[in-house]
Amino acid sequence: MGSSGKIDLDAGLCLLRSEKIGPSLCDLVLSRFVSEMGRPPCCDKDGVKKGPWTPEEDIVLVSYIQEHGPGNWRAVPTNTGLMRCSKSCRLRWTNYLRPGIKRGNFTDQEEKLIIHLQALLGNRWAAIASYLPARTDNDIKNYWNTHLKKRLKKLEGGADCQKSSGRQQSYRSITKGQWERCLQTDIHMAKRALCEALSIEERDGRSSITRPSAYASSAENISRLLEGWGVAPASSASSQGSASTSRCITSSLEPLESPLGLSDSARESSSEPPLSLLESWLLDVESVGNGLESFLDGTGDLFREG
DNA sequence: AAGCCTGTCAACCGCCTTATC
DNA sequence: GGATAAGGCGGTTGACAGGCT
Repeated sequence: MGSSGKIDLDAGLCLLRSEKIGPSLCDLVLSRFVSEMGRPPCCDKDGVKKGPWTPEEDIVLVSYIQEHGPGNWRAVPTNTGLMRCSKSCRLRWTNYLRPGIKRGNFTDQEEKLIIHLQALLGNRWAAIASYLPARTDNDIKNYWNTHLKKRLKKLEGGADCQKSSGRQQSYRSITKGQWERCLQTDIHMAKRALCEALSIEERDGRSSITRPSAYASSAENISRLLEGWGVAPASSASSQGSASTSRCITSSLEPLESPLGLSDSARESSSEPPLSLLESWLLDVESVGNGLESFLDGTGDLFREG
């Protein structure tokens, strides 16, 4: 769904706003759409709606998740009356509706991270996305396929044309032995960084596995989404009510504790976010050897040109 | 102005992994 | 241990918008 979809969603929200929806938003909205949408779908091919999500469907899904939390996707179409398969609901939530998603242009820092991580991890977009908590794997994949891959190709082409160009040459000439040493260094650095991150969390009195506050903050974001339609912000009861599912919510809302040790809000609130060891490692061109350093420098130059 | 081309991105598909019985 | 269901992931597609000729 493009920008028109966003406008439609806004229009839908305005419409709902004008109807002065009371505190029991979920009941009202769900009952309305369930009654309109007929029998609950299964995941059979027949009767399952495909294509772009409508604002109404988004509202139903967000309302449902606000109340029940994400997870148990199989039950979502049944309980909401959405004529969508469970996968579609999950995808819509994780890629678009989930709170905390940052949309729009990627920053230079993000670009470098993606390039660096792609070089290290390959096309493991979910893993890469875990280092950029505000971005979805789909977004990163799309960005890679539409922007970065092209630029890197261009870079390769440039390297072919200019065989004497030292930087690309050095990347290409990296030997297997050098690469393995780099890799070992990377693994070592990653381990250290992970230990550092874990020790920081312990000092903060937080578990690295469960974060009860995760859904609370997410619920706040959802309530922000719902804000203005006369809905009370996600109540503490709602947050508490979801406590039993906090583990599941934690894992699906914030797939991984950011290994960078920075929350989005922390990143956004500080104009000059401090780099953790791991983040430094990811951005530190030294750590991956001169070859990649040159490579990244080259791409950086390219980006500046582009 | 109209048609074509290209870029972008949301969504789907199919496969794989994990969990449960 | 095998079967089945559910969730997760990566590749791909298709619709749409904007630019170009």
